[in-house]
Amino acid sequence: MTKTLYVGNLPWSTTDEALMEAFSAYGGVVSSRIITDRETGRSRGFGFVEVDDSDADKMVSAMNGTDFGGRQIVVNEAKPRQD
DNA sequence: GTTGAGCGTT
Repeated sequence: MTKTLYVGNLPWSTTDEALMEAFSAYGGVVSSRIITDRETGRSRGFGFVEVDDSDADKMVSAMNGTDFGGRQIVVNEAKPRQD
């Protein structure tokens, strides 16, 4: 099973692979994605990381508030977009 | 060449 993590306060230049690398250090990352503006294509400054269910809680407490690209990121369990 | 609270597409 997997859980989706919300990651906010990211630098504009953050990529999805950068997120995956950062989070994979504390658990198994299934996939990661930076949310980009649909119209402009630019980063919105936040993204989502799908991680293993058993590691999700650790990765949140381990990555939340930590420095990432010069900014302290916000990590939280994402709201279920669809059941 | 910008911006900074907030939860994403097939």
